[in-house]
Amino acid sequence: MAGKMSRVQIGEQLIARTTLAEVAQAAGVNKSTASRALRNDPAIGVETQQRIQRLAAQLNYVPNASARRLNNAQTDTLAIASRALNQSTVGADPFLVELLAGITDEAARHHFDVLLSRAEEGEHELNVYKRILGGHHADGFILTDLRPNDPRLDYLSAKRYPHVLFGRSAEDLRDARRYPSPWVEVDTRAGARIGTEHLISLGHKRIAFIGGGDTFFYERDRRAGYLDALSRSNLPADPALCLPSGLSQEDGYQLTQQLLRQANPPTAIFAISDVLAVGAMRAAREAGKTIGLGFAVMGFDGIGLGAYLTPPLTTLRQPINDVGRLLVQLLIAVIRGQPPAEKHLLLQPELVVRASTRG
Amino acid sequence: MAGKMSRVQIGEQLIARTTLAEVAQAAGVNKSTASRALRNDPAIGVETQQRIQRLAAQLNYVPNASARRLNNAQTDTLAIASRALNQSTVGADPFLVELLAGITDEAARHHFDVLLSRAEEGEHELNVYKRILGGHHADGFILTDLRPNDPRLDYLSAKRYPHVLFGRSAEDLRDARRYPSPWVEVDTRAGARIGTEHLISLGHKRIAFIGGGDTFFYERDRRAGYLDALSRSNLPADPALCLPSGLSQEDGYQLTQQLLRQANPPTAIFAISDVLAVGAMRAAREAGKTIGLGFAVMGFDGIGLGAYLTPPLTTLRQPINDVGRLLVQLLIAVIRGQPPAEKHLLLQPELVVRASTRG
DNA sequence: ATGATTTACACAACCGGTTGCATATACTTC
DNA sequence: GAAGTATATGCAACCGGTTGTGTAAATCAT
Repeated sequence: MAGKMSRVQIGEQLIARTTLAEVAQAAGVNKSTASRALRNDPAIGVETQQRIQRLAAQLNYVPNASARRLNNAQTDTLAIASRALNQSTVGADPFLVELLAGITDEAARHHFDVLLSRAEEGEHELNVYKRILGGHHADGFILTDLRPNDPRLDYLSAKRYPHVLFGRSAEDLRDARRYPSPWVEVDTRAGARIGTEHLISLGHKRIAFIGGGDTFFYERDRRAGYLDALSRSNLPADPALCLPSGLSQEDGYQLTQQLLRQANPPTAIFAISDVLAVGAMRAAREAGKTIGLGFAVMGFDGIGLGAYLTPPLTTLRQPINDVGRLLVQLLIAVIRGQPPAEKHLLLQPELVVRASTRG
Repeated sequence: MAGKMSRVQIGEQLIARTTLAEVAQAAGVNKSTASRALRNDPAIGVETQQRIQRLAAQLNYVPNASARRLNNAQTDTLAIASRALNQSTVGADPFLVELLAGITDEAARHHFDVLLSRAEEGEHELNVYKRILGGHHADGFILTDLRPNDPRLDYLSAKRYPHVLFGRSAEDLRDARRYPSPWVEVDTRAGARIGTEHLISLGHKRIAFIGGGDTFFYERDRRAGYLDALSRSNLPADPALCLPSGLSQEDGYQLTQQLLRQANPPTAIFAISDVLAVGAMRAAREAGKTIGLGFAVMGFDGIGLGAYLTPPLTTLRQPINDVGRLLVQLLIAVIRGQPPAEKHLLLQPELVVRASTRG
C-alpha cells in the first residue's frame, strides 16, 4: 500500500517528493522514529537506524526545509543585500563577487543558505530587512557599506536581529560599547594613509583624492586617511584636489578630466576604489599623461583585474575573501548564541605597488 | 490578556515576533478570519478587514515564511549556483555581478527571494540541486555555463524541477524538442563570427583565439564562430593560433605570451571573454605591441570596465541585464505553470568597436 | 411570520517535520 | 519469579500559517 504522497503542483508537472511519513511507512515505523533515526538519535536501535537510513536514501528522501524550519524557528539561512547590484546608482563592482565568493563558500561549509538581494534606497530601504528577518526568511543579515546613523543598523539593533557589519567607520570601531554589533573591518583609513604616503615617498606634492562622497563610512575614512598622510608630511591639503563624486568608472573618469584641467593640476591620483582608478587612468592618459612616469594613479580594493591593467595598478588589497569568511563565521556564531570573545576583527589592507606608481 | 507569543531564542536575545494568532486575538477574531482579512478575502466584512489590517501593522506583523510555504508547497524563491564564485578555478568574474543585478532586481519585482551558492564541481556537483530543490529551499533553478551532457540538466529534467538555462550550445538550441527546457541565450557563435569578421575587415590575417577550453558550450561556440568567420573569408585556421586555456586573466596573459613567442605570431587576438582580453592586452604590451596600432585585441561580454581600459576594449556586449530579467520571468512562469508560448529567447550580442581594434 | 438565501465569521484539519511523554518489551537484580 | 531499570518505539501535540466546511445572524422572498 502506498504511503501518503506529497504532490506538488509545479508548472504542468506533478512533482512528487518523498516525505518522512512515506519513509516511516516503508520501514514500518512511526514518523517520530524515522525522524530520530535520520538524525542518529541514540534512542533508536542501531539496526533500525540503518534500515531507515538506507530506505530514505533509496527513496531519495530530502527533508522539507519549511517544515523543519517551522518548529526549529531557525532557517539556517543568512542574507546580504548590496547596493552594488543596483545598476542605476553604482554599476556592477567586481569587488562584490569576491566578497560573495568568500561568503557563499563559508556558508556552504556550515550548511547555510545565502539569500541575495539588491539594497533598495530611500524610503523603502528597510523593507527588505523587515521582510527577510521579520518573516523568517533568514536568521541574520550581513550589512555592508554602512553610513553614519545608518537606519538599517538602528533597525536591526532595536529588533535584536542577528547581524554583522562590514564597512563601519574606523572611529566608531573603537567604541565597542556604543556599537556592540559584531563586525569585520579592514582598516581603510590606515590603508588610505599608507597609500598616500607611498605617493608622497615618490616625491608627489600635489596628490588628488577622488571618489569620496560623504555618504558611506568608507568614503569618509579613506579621505580621512589621505588627509592624515598629508598632515603628517606637512603637505597642504588643497580642497581643489579632494573633490567628491560618485562611485562608478565614469565618475572617476570625469572627475580626473576635471582635475587635470585645473591651473595647478595634481601629479598623482589616489582613487577611492580600483573601479574609479580605472576611469582615472583613462582620463589621465587621454590628457597626455604617462601613468607611472611622472604621473601616478592608485586605487583601493585589489580587484583581480588590477594586476593586468596598463600599467598594472597600485592598490591597497583588502583581504576580501577572508572578510567574507569571517563575517559568516561571526554571524553564525551570533545566530547560535555563541558569540566569540572577540566580536570585532580589524584586518589590515596590503599595499601592492605596481607600475602605475613608479616614478 | 496577552496572546500567545512566538519567542525565538536567537543568540542571547529573546526575539519576539508577532504571530497571526496574536493579531487575531487582539482583534477578537479567529485565526482564519485574520488570515483572510490580511489577504483581502471578500468573505470578510470590510470594517473587520480594515481593523485587522490596522492592528497587524501596529503590531509589526510579518507572516512567517516557513509556515506559509509549508502548505503552499511553494517557496517563492529561486536559486542560482555559479562557478564564478569558485575562486580556485575561475576567479571572480565581474560578469556575474551584472547577471545577478538583473536577476535580483527582477526577482524582487515578483516578490521572489534569490538563493545564491557556489557551484561545486566533480563528484558532489549535484548535491546543491538535490538539497535546494528536493528540500523545498527554492522552487526553481537558474542554470548557467552548461556543458555537453550536463548532468545537472539531466537531473533537473528527470526530476521535472523547474529550471531555465543560460549558456547552451547554439546548435542544441535549434532542437527544441530534444531540449524542452526554457532558455535565454545570446547568440554567442554568431557574435564570435562577427567579432572575428571585424578583425578580418581591419586586414588581419593571423588572428588568434584564446581561452577556449572544451568544457562549456560557450567555449565551443565562440571558437566555432571564430572558425566560421575564417572559413567564410577563406582564411586558413592555424591550430597554433587557437590554443585552449583556462578562463582567468592570468590564463589570457600566459597564453598570449606564448602566442607572441611563436615564429609566426598573430597580429590580432580574440579573447573568449573580456577578463581574458585584459590579460592578453598586458602580455601584448609587454611584448612591445601597440594595441590598436598594428596589433588588435578584442574580448567578449562587455563588462563595464572594458570601456575604460587602455586602450578601450573592443568587445561583444551581451545584454546581460536583460538576460537576467528574462531568465527570472521565464522561470517564474514555469514555476507558476504558465510557461509562455515562446520558451526560447535568442538575443544578439552587440559589436562595440573601441580603440583596441583600430588599425 | 416563515422558509430560503446570503453574509460573516468560527472550527478544525492540514502542510511535514520535531519532540515530550507514555508504553511495551527486554534485561537486571535479589 | 517479582520488582526495578534500561531500551526501543509509538502517540500526539506543536510550529504558524491556509483552507474546506459548518453555522449563526442578517437579509430576502413569499
